[in-house]
Amino acid sequence: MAALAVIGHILPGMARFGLRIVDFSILSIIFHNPGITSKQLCGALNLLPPNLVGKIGTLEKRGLLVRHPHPQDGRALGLQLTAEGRALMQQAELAVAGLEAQSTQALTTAERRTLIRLLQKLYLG
Amino acid sequence: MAALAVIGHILPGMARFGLRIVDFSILSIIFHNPGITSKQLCGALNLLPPNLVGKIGTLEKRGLLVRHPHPQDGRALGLQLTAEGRALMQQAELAVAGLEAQSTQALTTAERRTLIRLLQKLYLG
DNA sequence: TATTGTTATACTCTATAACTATA
DNA sequence: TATAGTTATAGAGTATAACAATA
Repeated sequence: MAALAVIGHILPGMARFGLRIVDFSILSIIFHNPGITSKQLCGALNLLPPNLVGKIGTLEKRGLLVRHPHPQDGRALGLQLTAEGRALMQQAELAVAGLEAQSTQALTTAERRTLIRLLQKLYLG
Repeated sequence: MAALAVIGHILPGMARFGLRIVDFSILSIIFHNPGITSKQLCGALNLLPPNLVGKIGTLEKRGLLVRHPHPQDGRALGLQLTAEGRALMQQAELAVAGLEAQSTQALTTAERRTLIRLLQKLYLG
């Protein structure tokens, strides 16, 4: 329920950028890992390759990213943001940071740190 | 990611009872609130009425619950578990408690309490 | 032979409109 | 008129199989 509450705050905020949360995640990972392949993206976001193709295609048509041949592996395609994509993500990441702060304003800074630490302990085993 | 990790543990455990998590939630709420209406269930689980109908129907066909006319409101139907449904839920709730303990075994008892408190603070505002 | 990316497709989940019967 | 439950259906998300190009 807590996760849904936070997502419920972030989702409409991302809609202002024409992005769903998964789109933001895709662009954010490419933003910080230029040249990453679709395979690596699927691993990072737990997406299946067939379900990533359409999303990448849509973002490419919007002019936010480009696919170009991978220098080492002819099968793969390296993904990079366009200047427009980078500009959008700079704004979007600021917006997400603000929305996260807003979603967790019921917690003190110390509580927020504790929560993140405990959640990490949970999913890291 | 933490929520997905916990769900990932509970989901296969519930599959042994032939239940998805939403089915468990439906049966659990009826178990502890006999006579509850579909409308109230939708509110509790954030489901839309058309999407509850089929689930209730399937559980009814399995002999786990029954629908009978509501004593005060002729439009509504009161939901109750059958003896078989109650027996299943007693086992399933024990299993879930065990799976939750297993999912959170990386945390101490105090940390588990703290986590729950902080998550409640988050979604209660 | 194995892997990356892709297409086609099926299945599930979620959402909206419209109907019935009761209030 | 409004509401509880239902039906039909559309859309999004998620899954598997199979193929072309490359390793």
